[in-house]
Amino acid sequence: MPPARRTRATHQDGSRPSRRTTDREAAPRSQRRQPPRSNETPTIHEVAARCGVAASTVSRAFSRPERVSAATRERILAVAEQMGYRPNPIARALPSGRTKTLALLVPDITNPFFLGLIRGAEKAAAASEHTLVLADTEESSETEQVVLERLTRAVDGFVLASPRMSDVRLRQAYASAPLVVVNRRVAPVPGVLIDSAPGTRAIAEHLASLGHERIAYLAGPRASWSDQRRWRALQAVARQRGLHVVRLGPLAPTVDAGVAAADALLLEDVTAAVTFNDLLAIGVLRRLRARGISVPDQISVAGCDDIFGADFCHPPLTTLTAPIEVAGRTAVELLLGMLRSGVRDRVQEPAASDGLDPSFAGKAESRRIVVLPTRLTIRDSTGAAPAESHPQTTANVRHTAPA
Amino acid sequence: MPPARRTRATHQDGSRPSRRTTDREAAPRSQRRQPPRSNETPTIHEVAARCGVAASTVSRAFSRPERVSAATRERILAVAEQMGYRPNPIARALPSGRTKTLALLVPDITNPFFLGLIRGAEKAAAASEHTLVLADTEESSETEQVVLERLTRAVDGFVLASPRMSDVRLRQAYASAPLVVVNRRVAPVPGVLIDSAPGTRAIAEHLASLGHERIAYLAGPRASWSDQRRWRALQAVARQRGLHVVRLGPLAPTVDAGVAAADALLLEDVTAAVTFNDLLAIGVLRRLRARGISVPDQISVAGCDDIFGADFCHPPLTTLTAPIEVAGRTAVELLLGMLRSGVRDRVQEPAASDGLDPSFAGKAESRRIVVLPTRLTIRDSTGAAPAESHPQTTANVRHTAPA
DNA sequence: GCAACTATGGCAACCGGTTGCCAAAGCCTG
DNA sequence: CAGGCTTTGGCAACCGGTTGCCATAGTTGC
Repeated sequence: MPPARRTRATHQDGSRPSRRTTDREAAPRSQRRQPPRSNETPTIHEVAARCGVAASTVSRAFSRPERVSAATRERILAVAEQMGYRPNPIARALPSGRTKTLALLVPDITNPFFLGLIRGAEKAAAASEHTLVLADTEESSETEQVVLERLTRAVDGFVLASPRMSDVRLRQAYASAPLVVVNRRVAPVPGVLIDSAPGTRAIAEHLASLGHERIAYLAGPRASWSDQRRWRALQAVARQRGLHVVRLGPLAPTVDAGVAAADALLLEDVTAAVTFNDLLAIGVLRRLRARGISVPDQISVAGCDDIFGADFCHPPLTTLTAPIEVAGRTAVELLLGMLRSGVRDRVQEPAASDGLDPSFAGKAESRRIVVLPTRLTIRDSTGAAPAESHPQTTANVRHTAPA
Repeated sequence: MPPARRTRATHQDGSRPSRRTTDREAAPRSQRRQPPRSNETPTIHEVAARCGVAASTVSRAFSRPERVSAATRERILAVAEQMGYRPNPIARALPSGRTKTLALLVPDITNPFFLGLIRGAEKAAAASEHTLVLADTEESSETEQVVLERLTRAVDGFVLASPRMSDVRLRQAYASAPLVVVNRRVAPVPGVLIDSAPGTRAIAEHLASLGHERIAYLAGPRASWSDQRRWRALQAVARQRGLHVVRLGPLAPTVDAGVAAADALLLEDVTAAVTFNDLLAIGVLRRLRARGISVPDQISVAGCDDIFGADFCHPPLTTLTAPIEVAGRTAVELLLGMLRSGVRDRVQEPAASDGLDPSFAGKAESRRIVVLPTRLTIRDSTGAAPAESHPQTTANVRHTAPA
């Protein structure tokens, strides 16, 4: 790509011609700067020149006003304003190492669940004057790795939403960059958990009280922490109440997968289905409708998350309402907290002459894991279990409308 | 915020003690660098030291391999790999001015329409190894302004989705940063337009052919270019076919606004409603359902955009399917094209000694505006106009189910 | 009236790469 | 074997800010 290079060259030399000196007898190191270029936004040096002060003074007028006399400061600020000076964020980031940027990695932007997360994270980031970088990792741990690497040092920290990478890798990542995780629990890594276990239990009891005894669980991605939690919670209630639960999957957490899974669901001898998330539930609903099977009369369906759309699909979906947006916000706040306190307790080697106050670590520890509750939202997709019993129902159903 | 400052100081001096020299008899300018710090990721200088070459050689081994002999290059690459060297993107961005980052500004992340846009933009950015920064401007032209300013020079260019700022401001913005716009047409600013005018005409004709003669348009935000296009298209068909159209609004493009507008809609003597977007339509649907009014038997509703959810709401929504994701992708590609060609034809003053090839301008001009078509997707929310005539219908409707 | 102290501003190193230019070394050619 | 050309690598300036340290001027105290 020689042209690109060329551009760069132009930038440094072409557009500021004759600034360079041949150095063996170099010009005195002062007054090397050129007069302001036209056009482009001015630098601190140009402002300084116009004011007859040193660049450092201009810098201080902005970042440490008390170090500059009132008169000088006023003058500098006025001139800067008038010249339209804006500090260059890149240049500022270089010495400090802080970019005021955070990255949010999601497995699939398509999924409205993550939309809520993005929204919350963006709000929180904006509120503290940070910029949010968004990356889709395509449900792949490799992509997560690549993105993480590409963005390290370009952002101050990461929020990993439902990461798919292994625990080991996650710990490694945590060792090399400030990072919080959403919906994943891995030893020292701070995170936000939407705990759907109690909610899942509530769903199961809701169904049980409606007379359902045989329930299917449509499982999500194998690597999902939430999926495991939900399945376990379901099993626990089943044991306790003498229900029969079967697990179908793992499935991709998408509408299409739900559509496809609905047929498999009908082969099972169940009267209700609980799905890993709302997308699956919506897919199931759609397919059941297409096959002429009535929800909730013939079968009940409950989702999870309460995403956009769950309340206006048909029938409106009984689901577990998750504080998704809050989770996004909380994750960012947690991350910012870590950055502020400067504590990244993942001490590797104590870094000899490093003057970090170790007492901090304990305090910051307190809120390293935030657990957010869910609540059951009952709508119209769940109802009393069909009157007649076992294989009967599904056999009927199966032959009502073959496709 | 003295602590923050302190951190920074630590970074420069504390952690690399005694590097500084008091300068009046300065140490010889060479061998000023310190031995590698532990822990942190190594810099190019550390790699160079380990290899016994100059930093510049290491730099070239990466960015201009042909400038370094094969033997040296291999050695450097090996050592760098082994030390875990990663170029610092910030440092790289400083001289070049290029950050490989693009910003996408949307008026409201909440709106699933923009979700599609985000998705497309993210894909395209990732495909060309760029990072995407996301900002919500909260439907406010001031926020747009602020964000634009904050991000200038931190990103290489902007995609402004449905910007709310005035034409004048938009041109100014275009003069100071590479920028493309979505769904807005302002003289020299390149952009992607989803042209819903023909589609809106198609909707109107669809409704006309179903016997509808009186149609309401639920308008979107005043500053929306698309809104104007749609309203004009509707009026045009109305004139042509002798239909009667009324305009309600402007309304916020949200479900809630649709819910609220439904009641106003029922006061009008119409048999069909066309809404600015699907969110409004979904809101209307919901309210009509709550009031026991049957769609499409008593009134037909058509939306616009075909967002996530439009196909599984109840009844499934007749709408204008817009290539939203394509729009996002195209916008980013357009922007990248501008950046690559280096042409920003918004010549202000010809910049005297600036060696830009002016012949480029003409060529890049060719695809400065991309127009994307929409198509009508007929689902179940539109149907034949109710049999009996004018005020009759709505009068009936209005008193069926008071709330 | 002189020493000690403070407020203010400048100098230059530094963040971590990139690149123009130069020089030394290697390679031919005649 | 001398002179010219090509490779290869180093030097140092540069991107645009930030900040430790020093110098100077001004202030205060005794």
